[in-house]
Amino acid sequence: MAEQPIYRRIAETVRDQIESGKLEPGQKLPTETKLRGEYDASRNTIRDAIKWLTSLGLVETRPGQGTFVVKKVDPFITTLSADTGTGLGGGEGATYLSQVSEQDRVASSSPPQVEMQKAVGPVAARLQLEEGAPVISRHQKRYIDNTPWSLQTSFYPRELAKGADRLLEPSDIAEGTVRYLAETLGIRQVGYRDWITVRTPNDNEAEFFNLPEDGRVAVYEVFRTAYDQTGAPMRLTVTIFPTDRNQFVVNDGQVPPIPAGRDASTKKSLASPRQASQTALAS
Amino acid sequence: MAEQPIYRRIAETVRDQIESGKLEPGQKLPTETKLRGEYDASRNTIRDAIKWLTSLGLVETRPGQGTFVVKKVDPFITTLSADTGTGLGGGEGATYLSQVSEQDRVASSSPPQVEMQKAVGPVAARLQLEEGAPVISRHQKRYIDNTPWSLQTSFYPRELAKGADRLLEPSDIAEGTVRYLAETLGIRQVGYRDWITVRTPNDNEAEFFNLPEDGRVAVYEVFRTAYDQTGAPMRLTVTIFPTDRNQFVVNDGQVPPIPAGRDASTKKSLASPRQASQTALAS
DNA sequence: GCAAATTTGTTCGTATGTATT
DNA sequence: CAATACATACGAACAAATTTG
Repeated sequence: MAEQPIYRRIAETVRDQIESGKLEPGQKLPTETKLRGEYDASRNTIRDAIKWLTSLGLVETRPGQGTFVVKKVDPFITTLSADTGTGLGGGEGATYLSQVSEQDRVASSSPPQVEMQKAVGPVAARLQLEEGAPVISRHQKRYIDNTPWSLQTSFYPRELAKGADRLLEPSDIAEGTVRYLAETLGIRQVGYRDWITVRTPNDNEAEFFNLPEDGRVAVYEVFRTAYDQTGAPMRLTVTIFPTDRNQFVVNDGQVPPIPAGRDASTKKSLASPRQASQTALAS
Repeated sequence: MAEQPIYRRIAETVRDQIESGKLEPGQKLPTETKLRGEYDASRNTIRDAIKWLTSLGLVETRPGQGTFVVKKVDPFITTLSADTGTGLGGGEGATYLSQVSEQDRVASSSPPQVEMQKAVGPVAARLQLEEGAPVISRHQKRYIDNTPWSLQTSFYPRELAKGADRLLEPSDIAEGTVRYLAETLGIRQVGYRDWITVRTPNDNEAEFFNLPEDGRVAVYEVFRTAYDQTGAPMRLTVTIFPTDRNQFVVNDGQVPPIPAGRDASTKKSLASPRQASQTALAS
């Protein structure tokens, strides 16, 4: 008992069983009572071991049912750099839909929820507006294969609605807001900057994405600030992606395409580096 | 007791104190015994409350000392897209160093640790080599302001060492490997693809970065595959960054520069969206 | 430099509540 | 409704890390 706590040793044993494949994803672990017998430990100690594995993201417990080895989901890959063909920003509008279908998946999304809000904090700073300046907010929930996948909110300075009033309509703008703004107001998007961070989800996000309440699974928060020909920010899009089902790709210069299709074996081994990758030993 | 568990209500109360600033970052919480008096709960219940806050990343406990409100570190921002001036890839070599000093910080790194390895899994797939093909691995530990900041390993097909033997030397290649390979072998890097994922750290990583053992703080794993003029992958660089101190930026098209300097107030509000950002309410 | 006091960590036991089958 | 399985809550004792005197 001097070496390592009992609960950690139990956790290690179970972990090995999971990583060796003896316990498969989705499979149910023995009940607490059974484990208690197996390891000759008290129930609380068994629970500590399971809690440890839970915090490592290896198992999840469901009240009344049992503890299960977590299934890893097939990640969706969003290309952030602009499409070399269309020049359109990655992960948005038509580009988004084509990226999804390229990966043999089905995308859907809620109709945009449009609100007038006051810009605060990061929103105001990024749009270079005064704190409290009015902005148009267009919010959408997105699903892939009927699973909640991302939450996206775009903010536009209120002024834009004067000449481009369809921004206020709670329905999709088929040709995309970028082209719409170019055609109506002559405001052309000439570039954008994506800012990627990771943080724990808030309550809304945890609920929508079905994430554990305790913040074990983090979310990406991607801020895309788009600039017009005058160099002024014309739009800020904030997208939330759970880290357990999303990955990003950035292309620069000439690069070969990514093999398409969910079952392309090449892609699979590229996209799922779940286990430690081949790096030199630290220390 | 029907409403919400006691330990959660206690956690909520403390959380409010933290978020309202009543408890400041770095400050010590009352001891378990004191809290036990304050909330009239058993020590185990108090501990459950603290455990909850820990898993949310709000506090950390130090044996023999107490529980403390976590200090948020000033994040470092890595630009992944190529530098518009030099055309060099973001976050590498000279570009990396200049990015660090632009943010008023001091970068240092260990001498490269060079090894011959066999390519397995993701490494083989990305370099388009057979499983087990020999590769040169160059590994470096990087620090910013003397804090461990990232772990980087580059893999090169073994063939490259034939004409470019300095790849095998355990010392920095001052002019950068990209230029070195171009000058010696005529292999020019014409583009790269970054693949960004997030996962729990392994033991080595947790130790090097001083992360809690339980995997609460995730790491980014960024795979950069660089391609030469023939379209073949010439290099794979895998970099590990803790998510609690790293953010990424991707630029596309014409975008204004990011305000420089660690104390630039604009940058601060851009880079630290710790609290929930202004998105429409979910549900 | 050491011993005592403080503080969190681990482990047991027990009882009761809640969710699911 | 009963049985099963996990969740919450209390109490108690000892161990380990750290600070204090």
